[in-house]
Amino acid sequence: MRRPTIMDIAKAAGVSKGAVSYALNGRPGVSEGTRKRILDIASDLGWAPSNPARALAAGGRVGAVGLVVDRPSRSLGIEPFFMQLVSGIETELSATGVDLLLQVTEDTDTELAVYRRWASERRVDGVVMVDLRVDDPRPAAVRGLGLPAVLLGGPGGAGDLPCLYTDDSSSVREVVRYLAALGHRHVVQVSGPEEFAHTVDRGEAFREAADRAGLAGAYSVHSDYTGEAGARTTRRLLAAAERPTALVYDNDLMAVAGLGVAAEMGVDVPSQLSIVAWDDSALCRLVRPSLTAIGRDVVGHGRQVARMLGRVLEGEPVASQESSAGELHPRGSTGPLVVSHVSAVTSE
Amino acid sequence: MRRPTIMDIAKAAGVSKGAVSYALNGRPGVSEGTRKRILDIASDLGWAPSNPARALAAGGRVGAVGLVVDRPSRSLGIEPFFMQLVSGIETELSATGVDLLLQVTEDTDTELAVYRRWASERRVDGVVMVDLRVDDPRPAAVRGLGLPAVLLGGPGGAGDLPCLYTDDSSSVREVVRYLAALGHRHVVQVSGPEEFAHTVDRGEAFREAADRAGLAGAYSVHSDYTGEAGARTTRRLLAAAERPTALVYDNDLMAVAGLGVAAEMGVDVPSQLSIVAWDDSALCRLVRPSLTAIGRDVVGHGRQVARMLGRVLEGEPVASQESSAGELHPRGSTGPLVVSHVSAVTSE
DNA sequence: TTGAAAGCGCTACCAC
DNA sequence: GTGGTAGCGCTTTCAA
Repeated sequence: MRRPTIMDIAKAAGVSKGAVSYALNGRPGVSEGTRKRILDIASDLGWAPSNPARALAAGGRVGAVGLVVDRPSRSLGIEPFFMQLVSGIETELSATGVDLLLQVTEDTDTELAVYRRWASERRVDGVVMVDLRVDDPRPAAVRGLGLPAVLLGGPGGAGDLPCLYTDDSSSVREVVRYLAALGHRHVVQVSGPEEFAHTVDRGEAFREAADRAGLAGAYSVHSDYTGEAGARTTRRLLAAAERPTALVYDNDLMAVAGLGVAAEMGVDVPSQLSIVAWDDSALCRLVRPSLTAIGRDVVGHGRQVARMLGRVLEGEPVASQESSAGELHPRGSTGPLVVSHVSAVTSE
Repeated sequence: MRRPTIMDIAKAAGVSKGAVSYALNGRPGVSEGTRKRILDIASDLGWAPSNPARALAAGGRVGAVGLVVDRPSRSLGIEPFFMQLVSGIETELSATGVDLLLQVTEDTDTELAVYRRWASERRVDGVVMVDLRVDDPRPAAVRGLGLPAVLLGGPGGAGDLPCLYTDDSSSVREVVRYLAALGHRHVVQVSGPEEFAHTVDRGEAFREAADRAGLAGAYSVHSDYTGEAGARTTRRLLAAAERPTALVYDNDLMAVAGLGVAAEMGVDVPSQLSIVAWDDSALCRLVRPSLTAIGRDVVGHGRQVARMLGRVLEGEPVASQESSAGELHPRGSTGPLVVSHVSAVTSE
């Protein structure tokens, strides 16, 4: 039992292939009567368009977009960000019957190779890119490949790619002011790898905000988003002579790790140490104390970026858009600084 | 500048399209000399096969497989399992230039609709299925669609699908014996939704093992894998008159939530309560105390299941395979039961 | 409004 | 070995 083709429908309806194609695609060229008849027959036959055939025919789309995730696989599994993003992107795509190709890579070169393959083999109509880096070669590369793309991030360094970006600096300022108001002077930012553009942005915003708030003991250290590195970094910071009283992490994973290290070292949170996480996820609400975090609507961002890509594929001019800044959700991990450093009474 | 086609190569080489096709696909029909010449020209021209064309031509593959993930989106984002699985599947697929289509759905009906669409529109060559349920309609559905598939789970209830399955009962027994040896009598299993086949399996294995170990106060309660539900369930259990002394969770997310609830209720882990998580992920090592967990090689499972699907697509007969059982990683969340229920000295 | 026919890029079959 | 050629299922142009 072969899959029915438009030819089968044409025969059954006693019309030509062309007429069927017009009817099925809702475009002018057939009368309403014939259209309805054709549609009925198509549904009777259980017809569905062959995607390869559609893609092959003059200028057809392949009906798929790609997303490459380039992060160390250790942190990937646990990083809530991506699945949420994927979920959002798909919500939007599924409405138009477009599929999502997901690829996980180890480094930027491999990522570029994937784009090259997708473009040359005509696997996707366009891609969504994330995690813009300093001197990122990808905007130029996809441009060179003629591969339509939108970027979640930027807009600096994105070339002429349409971006969906957030102004993190206002969130950073909010956090710094909040911590300063709680009495913290010695605030340290545990940021992501310095090659990420948003890390650089947040770092600058942090220094600026700290200066403005008069926090002399504020500085940033780089880590790599994984729990292990977050733990290591935290251990070093808490073992220093001048122990920070507040830590701001660039993602929730490192923050959770930091919380664990604080517990392990007998540093009470929040009385001796306040912790702020960047990405807010269920994780932040699960641990104790729950983590104060800056939340973004990742699913919403996924939806919006998918919508932008959709418009790019339609050939419409798409301008970069700024999305709302992350919101601070104060929870149990932040509190007023307790001046005297009484060592915690551990329960033994 | 058009993409080069085999016709361009044929002209440049002064041969026919057919010859080029043979040469490019490494099959007999051309002499070694011409083959080499054709290959060189193809690479000079930067030729790459058009996937839609390949798929459309007689019996061609579309070179993509699908994975549908059907879980509440709240837990999804944070559930390390899937990204690891995806990562493993892709490692294997990328070697053969096959892409992965990922779709997140809300319920089984939507999942079935996705398979139907993928099959009828020829979007994928086959699918990987996970999370087998009791009376799962999917094996029969994909069979009816003629959609090649392999299942991670089963083999009971999988019909004639090739499965990659684990015998969880031995792991369950190991955990129960371990907890019993630590002096625990009142052990409760916080399992996933009862519609999942592996939940049923583990539940039975748990009861059996508990009986054999003489644990009178052992029983199971159902939860739904999300952190929220895990927390709620734990709260209820710890508030009961007969408080359990050990909890075994069906995934790491609920276990972390349970750990948080214990802290919140002043129940010390592990002196008053031992906690075991099922899926071992970085998360288990991040929290304090770190979680004793049963770890599986999820990435490895992904690779293997992808390999099995590959063989199915080759038309080879593929038998179900049993993968190694999960291993127990004892960490800080489990310990000997401290008999007297001294309420914890909280650090205040 | 309708029908016929020409590709899209590739594979596979046929004769040569 | 090799070179023509007929599709795969669809879209689209061009006549009728």
